[in-house]
Amino acid sequence: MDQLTNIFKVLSDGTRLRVVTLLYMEELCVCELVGVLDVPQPKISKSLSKLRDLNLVQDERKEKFVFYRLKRDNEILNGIIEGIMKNTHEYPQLQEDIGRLSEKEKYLDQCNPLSILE
Amino acid sequence: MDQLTNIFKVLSDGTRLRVVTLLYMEELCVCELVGVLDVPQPKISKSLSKLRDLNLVQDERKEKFVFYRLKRDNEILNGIIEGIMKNTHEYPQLQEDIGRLSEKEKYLDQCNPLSILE
DNA sequence: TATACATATACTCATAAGTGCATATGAGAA
DNA sequence: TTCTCATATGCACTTATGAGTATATGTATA
Repeated sequence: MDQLTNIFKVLSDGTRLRVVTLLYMEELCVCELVGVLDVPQPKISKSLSKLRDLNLVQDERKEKFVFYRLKRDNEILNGIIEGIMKNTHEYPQLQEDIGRLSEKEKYLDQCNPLSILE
Repeated sequence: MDQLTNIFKVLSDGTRLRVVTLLYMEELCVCELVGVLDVPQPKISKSLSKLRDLNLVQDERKEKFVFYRLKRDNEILNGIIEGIMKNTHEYPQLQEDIGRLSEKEKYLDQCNPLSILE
C-alpha cells in the first residue's frame, strides 16, 4: 500500500503534478520544464528527483541536456493521469502549461538568460 | 488544480486510504470503521473529518450511530478508487480490510469494550 | 586541461502534518 | 433532567515538507 500512498503524496504538490502532466505529453529536459512552467530550476530538479525515487520517470542525457520521460508501466499512475487529461478543462493551469509546450524550443538554448533578463 | 492536489494529499495517508476503500464498498459508521481497521477512534474521526472537508463523504446519524458514505459525484476520485479496486491483489492490506467487513456487526454494539479487553 | 553551462544537491528556515492522549459535545435512553 | 455512550475536537509533541538561496557536480567543448 505504501507504493500507492507514495504516488498520491508525490502528486499532491502542484509543481510535481504540472511536471507529470507535461511529461505525459512528451519527453522534456529540465531546461524546457523550467521555461514552460516558469519555476526555479532547483525546484524542478527536486520534483524530478522525487519522481525518480518512485521510479515514475526515466532520465537520459542527450548532449548537454538531460531529458526525462514518464515510465508507462505503472497502471495506477496511467489511470490517474488519463483521468486528469479527460478533464483538463477543469484545470486551467494544466491546460495553459500544455499550451505553452509549443514554445519549448524557445527555452532550450537560453536556460539561464531568462532569469537574468528580469 | 488545488482540488486535485488536495484529493491526492488526503489519499496519501494509509489510514485515510483504507477508510475510503471501505466506504467505497458500503456505508459504515465510525464504530465499524474503528473495529474493522483496528485503529484508534480519534484517528478515524480525524480521517473522516478531512474527507468531509473535501466534500468526499457524507454523514448521517441513525439512532446512536453516525454513518458515512462516499459521495459518488467526484469523477477523479471515482476513477482512482476503481483503479485501485481492479488491482486489490497488489494491496494485501486493503484486501484484508475488505475481508474483515463481514465481521462489521461484531463491532456495532461493542465500540469501546474492544479497547478495555486488552 | 580549462571553461562554460545544464543539472543536482546541501542548507536553513518556516510551516504543515501526523500521533497519542485527554476531554468536549451532543443525541438518545432511563 | 440526568446518565451513557458514540463521536468530535483540542493540545503537546515530533517529524515531514516545501521554499529559497548558494553551491557542487559533471559533461561537453574550446
